[in-house]
Amino acid sequence: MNGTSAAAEDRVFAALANATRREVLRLLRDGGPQPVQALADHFAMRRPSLSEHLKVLKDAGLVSEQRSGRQRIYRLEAAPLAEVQDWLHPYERFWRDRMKGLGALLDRMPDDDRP
Amino acid sequence: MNGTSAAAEDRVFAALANATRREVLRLLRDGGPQPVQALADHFAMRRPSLSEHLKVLKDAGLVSEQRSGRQRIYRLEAAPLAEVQDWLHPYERFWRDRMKGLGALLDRMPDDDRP
DNA sequence: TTGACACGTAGGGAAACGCCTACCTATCGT
DNA sequence: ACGATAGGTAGGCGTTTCCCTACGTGTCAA
Repeated sequence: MNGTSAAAEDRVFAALANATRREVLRLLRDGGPQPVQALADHFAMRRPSLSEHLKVLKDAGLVSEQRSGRQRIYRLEAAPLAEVQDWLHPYERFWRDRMKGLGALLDRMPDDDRP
Repeated sequence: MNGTSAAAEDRVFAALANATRREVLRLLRDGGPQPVQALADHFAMRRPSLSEHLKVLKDAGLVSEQRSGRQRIYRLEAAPLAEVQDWLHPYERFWRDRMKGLGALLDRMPDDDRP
């Protein structure tokens, strides 16, 4: 039923846990598909390290690579981010309700009796 | 302007990177505020380990604790998740547009000329 | 007050992470 | 064919993560 395996979900969240990788996603979002060196120019880090980050992002499905001559063009793949948004949805009422002042009530309702 | 410091954003994403911690959030969301032992019952893990996970979640602002006698009641705090949703927003068009078949066009447009 | 209970903290160890310096392959230009 | 360029891979190394087993602290009940 659910298109996201637990392992895939884990890879996505783990990929997003690193600030460099989030910045790579932003660069691809704002700058469009780019080769590795163009991305690496934005970081105080050697290129091989960035390559490893790109591998993590690729394994999470967050970027794809397309070979063009001797360069690899990396492109943002946002589908896994849509699944992160889906993951967030059940929590949404918790920050909306709290805004309306119902939060405390709704929080305490399911907490009836437990052994 | 931005209420989220980079360090705070990092703590939130890092906290979400672990499956146990995500499950804790789900338990608090579906079961309401709970003491530590009630949460620990759901995991194949010693209670002190779960305490450490709760500390990570608390440092990220994702849960709060309230003392009640000798137990600590943990409660979901969803505000940081709202900021994750805000973080996702600029990516949203990338999965929406792709659905409509415009993705490839929009991807390539910003990628004009770079040295 | 004495024990039991709920929980956090300390400290340790295996594994993963994130960076580095070589080094290798593949492609382009001359 | 040759050097230069783009980028992945290997291996090392310090740090962090995540689990564990003690142990310490505060609270309740008898």
